[in-house]
Amino acid sequence: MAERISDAEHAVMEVLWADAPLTANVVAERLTGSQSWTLPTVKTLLSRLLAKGALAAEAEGRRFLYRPLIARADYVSGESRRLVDRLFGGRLSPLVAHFAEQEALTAQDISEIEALLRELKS
Amino acid sequence: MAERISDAEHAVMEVLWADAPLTANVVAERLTGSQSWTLPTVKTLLSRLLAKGALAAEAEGRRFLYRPLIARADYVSGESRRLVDRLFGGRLSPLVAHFAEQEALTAQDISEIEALLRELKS
DNA sequence: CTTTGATGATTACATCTGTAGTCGAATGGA
DNA sequence: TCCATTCGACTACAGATGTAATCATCAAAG
Repeated sequence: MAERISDAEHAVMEVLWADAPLTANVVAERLTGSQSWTLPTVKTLLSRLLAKGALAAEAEGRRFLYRPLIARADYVSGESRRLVDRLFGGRLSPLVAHFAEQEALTAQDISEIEALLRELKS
Repeated sequence: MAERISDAEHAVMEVLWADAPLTANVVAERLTGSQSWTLPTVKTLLSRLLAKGALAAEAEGRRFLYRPLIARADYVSGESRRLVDRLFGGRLSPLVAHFAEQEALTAQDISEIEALLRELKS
């Protein structure tokens, strides 16, 4: 059952959501740039994700190929839900209102969201 | 300077955002229902928030009255920004799109958001 | 005055997290 | 066949977090 994924672990998941399966080495390579972790660090994160059931590993010769077991959409939903529940009474419109008040909405955002909503109603 | 506020600490902040200043006891009372922490636990959380500069305390006789030093809107902005940056490339419309795909939008949400956007453009 | 209850301060402690070193086994090249 | 390299497994460790007990002190009640 969905044990929580930490921030560092999440960075590893993103790599594997983008492309999988991958070996520990390749995951570490892909992470340089966003983070600068040593190989052992990345391996620790992979192990923890494995223990949490967020990843599966299949042996490929003497190493492992890691692949996500949980879908990015599920993770994203969980995290978004958590935030919206915690801070906005569980509803999305107050969040949008908050961004609007902070003037954190670009014209592009606005028209995209409008288009989305139009679509929803049709 | 904005040290991060943990989940448990956030629950305490919510009480003080709703009504301040309050004594430790009253904060603890108001938290029963949402959480079931003992008084010592609540006092620990208050101390940590004080240390982080998120609260101020003024002596009232032999006890303290706690009040928020950071505005709820600022906290909410920070957390929202973090989520949107981490999971949606920093833009709000993908978040709305995600909720739409999950069918997590009620008709009420939709019309409220539309109204908001209409307002923004006027 | 003395006891007792309330209060903040201090200390405790297991778990999680970020970050990494070490070790033993397997493997491939010399 | 033997050694260096490469893996994953295991161990390490400080700081954050959730949760709480204990201690010293002060005030109120008797």
